[in-house]
Amino acid sequence: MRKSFLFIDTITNKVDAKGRVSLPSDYRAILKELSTEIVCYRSLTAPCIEGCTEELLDKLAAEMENSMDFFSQEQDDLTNLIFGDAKRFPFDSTGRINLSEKLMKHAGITDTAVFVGKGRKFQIWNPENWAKEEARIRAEVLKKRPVLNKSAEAVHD
Amino acid sequence: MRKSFLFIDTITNKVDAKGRVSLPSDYRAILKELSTEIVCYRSLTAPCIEGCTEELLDKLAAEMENSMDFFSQEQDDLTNLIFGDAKRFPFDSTGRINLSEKLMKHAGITDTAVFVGKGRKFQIWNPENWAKEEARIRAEVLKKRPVLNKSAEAVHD
DNA sequence: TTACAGGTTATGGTATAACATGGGATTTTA
DNA sequence: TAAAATCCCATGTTATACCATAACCTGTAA
Repeated sequence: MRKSFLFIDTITNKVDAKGRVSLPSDYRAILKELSTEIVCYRSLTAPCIEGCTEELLDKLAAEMENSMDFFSQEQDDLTNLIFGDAKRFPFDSTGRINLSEKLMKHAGITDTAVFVGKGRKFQIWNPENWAKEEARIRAEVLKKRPVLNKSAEAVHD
Repeated sequence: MRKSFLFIDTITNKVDAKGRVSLPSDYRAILKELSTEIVCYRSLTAPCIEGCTEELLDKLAAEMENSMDFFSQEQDDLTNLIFGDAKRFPFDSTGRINLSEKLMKHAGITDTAVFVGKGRKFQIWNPENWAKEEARIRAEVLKKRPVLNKSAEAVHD
């Protein structure tokens, strides 16, 4: 039986001249029994790197394989985009991975990386970009709050 | 021992005068326990070579015989085209395969080959053609993003 | 609260192994 | 018998594994 796991918390680590970063120890602890590597790719929607287990990608591959849509153009495009961009990043006994040039450039990361937990996935950001993004998200939530309160009142009436 | 069998990442390798190319080591690692050869054929829809394990073709054949009318006549023909075109390419101890003239010509490959992971399959492209294709796909997929299926969104959110 | 000790994690540097690639020898095929 | 495919060895380059030290965090006791 597979135990569930979550990437949570936000951790800032340094990136050295070779592009090495320590994966947060909490993240490693989660993977310890599963593997010693994670999969990373460029986010489609944000200037950041996304990471997940290979298991998650494999699930996607299995679904596509079984969809009988062997010759669909749309599926073809999608698989190219996802699997072509993803790459395995093994980490050694000290827990570091080697970020590629492509990923660092996409996220604007030079000497510092911020790891942000997202449940089954996590993201890696440039510190300034993450600060802005977090502020944006918080503002977004606040804007919607009055609406949420209204529905709450409806419940209490 | 690896549990999943995913071709991922994009790797560029040189093709020497004899038509030899190194299969990316990650791709070889996947096959290590299964075999020392890969199956390649001309893509039906794009100017590139497609590669996969013989196992995948076998699965396709099994699906055809078990669900006679699941595939349309057209897809049936397409599948037969693939079987007719496919050929086994063994790789030696250094991990190289010998691309055939037919395949190289179809993909416009001369001295450089780009391997693009597609999950259970991969593609081999001429570098310039792949650059164009990747740009096209990114634009296309972003346009259709709201329509993407659930599993894809689970990976790319 | 402060200071300290012990264990864990992060980071810098270096030795080692793996890989891609070129060249040539040997075998197979037409 | 020539041409082509396969195999084997050598080498430069790059990425990986390993070790050492520094920073950090946690708990305990003054």
